[in-house]
Amino acid sequence: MAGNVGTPGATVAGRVMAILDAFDDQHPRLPLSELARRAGLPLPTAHRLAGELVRHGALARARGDYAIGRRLWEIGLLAPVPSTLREAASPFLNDIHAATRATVHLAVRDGEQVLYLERLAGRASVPVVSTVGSTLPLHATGVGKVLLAHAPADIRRRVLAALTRVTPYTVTQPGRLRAQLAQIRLTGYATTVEEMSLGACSVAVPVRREDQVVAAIGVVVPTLRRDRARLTAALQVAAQGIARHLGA
Amino acid sequence: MAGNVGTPGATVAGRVMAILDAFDDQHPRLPLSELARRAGLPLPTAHRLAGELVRHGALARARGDYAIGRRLWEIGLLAPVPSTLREAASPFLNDIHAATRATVHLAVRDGEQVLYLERLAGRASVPVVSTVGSTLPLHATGVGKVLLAHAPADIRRRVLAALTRVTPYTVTQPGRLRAQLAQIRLTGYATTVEEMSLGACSVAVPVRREDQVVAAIGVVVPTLRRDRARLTAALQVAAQGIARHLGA
DNA sequence: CCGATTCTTCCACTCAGTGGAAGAATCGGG
DNA sequence: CCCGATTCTTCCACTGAGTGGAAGAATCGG
Repeated sequence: MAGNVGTPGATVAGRVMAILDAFDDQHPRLPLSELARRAGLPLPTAHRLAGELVRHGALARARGDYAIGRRLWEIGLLAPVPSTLREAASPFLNDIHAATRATVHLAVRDGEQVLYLERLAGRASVPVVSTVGSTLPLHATGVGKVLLAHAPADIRRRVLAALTRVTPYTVTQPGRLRAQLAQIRLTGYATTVEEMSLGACSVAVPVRREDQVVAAIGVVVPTLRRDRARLTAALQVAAQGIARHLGA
Repeated sequence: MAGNVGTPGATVAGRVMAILDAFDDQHPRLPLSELARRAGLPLPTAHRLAGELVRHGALARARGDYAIGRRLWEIGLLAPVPSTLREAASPFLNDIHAATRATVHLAVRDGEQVLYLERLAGRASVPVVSTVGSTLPLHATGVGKVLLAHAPADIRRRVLAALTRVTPYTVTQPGRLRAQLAQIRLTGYATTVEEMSLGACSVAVPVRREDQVVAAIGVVVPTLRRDRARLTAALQVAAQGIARHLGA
């Protein structure tokens, strides 16, 4: 189409996605120059495509800065996997949250990472780094360990071959983590102790559906010393409730 | 670019948005023919563009059906207005939910409709039709009345000129609603009694920031007879907490 | 006020994109 | 199992939607 394409073979759809990909948690708002730079597009191209996305509501522009628009927020909510799981889980996560006042998570495995679908923030000052839509390592989080324990063997093999340290307490010896995963499959719950953040411990359990682990739920607390059994029991009841809702 | 464009002047970005717009709550999954039909595109065009969106993760395809992909879910979460409000409000909405076990809403005005940003589902069997991301009429919902009471005069004028009946109890006389809106500005809260759904009543209050009403929060209950004052007080405390969080 | 930076518009040129047609694949009823 | 109906995939001649450097307008901040 164009007489002077800087990147032959690039498509308009690809450029549109490059624009949308320019935004992230650290950059929710971008001026035009920065948007073009991050999208890898010449200024006039970014200007024209962003303008069209604004007209469709996919982007919004206020005081010179572009941001993701309401229309994309609405479209994103239509993604079936996050919305089905969140809808089924929400009442149970609220119950756990009401009972514990702790941060509560709903997560799924995404390749070799854990993806957070829902997070109810705790009031206690426990450091929690997860945000909805973000991913964290499988081996260093409670929900992640549950999902890893029930992952296909090739996924476990790859994760166990590349264990990175997050805190001094992160388990990075493959043998030790493998033993933990076997234990998780046996007992039905996972724990972490300051492995993802200092000062934060967690318990998590699987949500099963037809012999598959489709998600994990967990809580993050300052210490597991007193409440581990109680938290585990509450999470297991909630997980069963979620599974029933999913079966409907 | 193309030799035989069916819709001269149409852009690729526009076609991409037409594909994304083809999905809605009733149609979260679509086979290719249906996607093309709903997007108003010829089959090969829809096939090619959808395939490219799948490669970018914006769409997903499973067993022949397309759906909104995880990448768009993540991008949608970056929309600042919904995420800022939801993040600020979440602890307070959780508190209200824990205390009342009722459906709790966070909403903003979107033109002449109320847009639901967050909904914590109640356990009581009270009929609630809102879903996150959806819009409902301003005049028939608690949060809607609050937002309408504090809307610009031209918005109020337009809404009051077109009041549709949702249940037999919906207020459709402009004079009567105008009086209610004045009362809401005076007392600081709105109520509905079976105006949106039979069997559902609601209370709602504004969330203010710098003399502006930026959102409304509310609860939906089976009856207001006993708890109206208590619910209103709890909502007002929560609204003030949210406003403080927004100011940070 | 002025230099720096960002944003907007222009437009010659062309190749990314077009969709009808045809055939492959799938589905479901008999 | 067969066959008609329907959906999906691929092809490709043709062209106009899209391109980005350049230039000028607008904005910003010292």
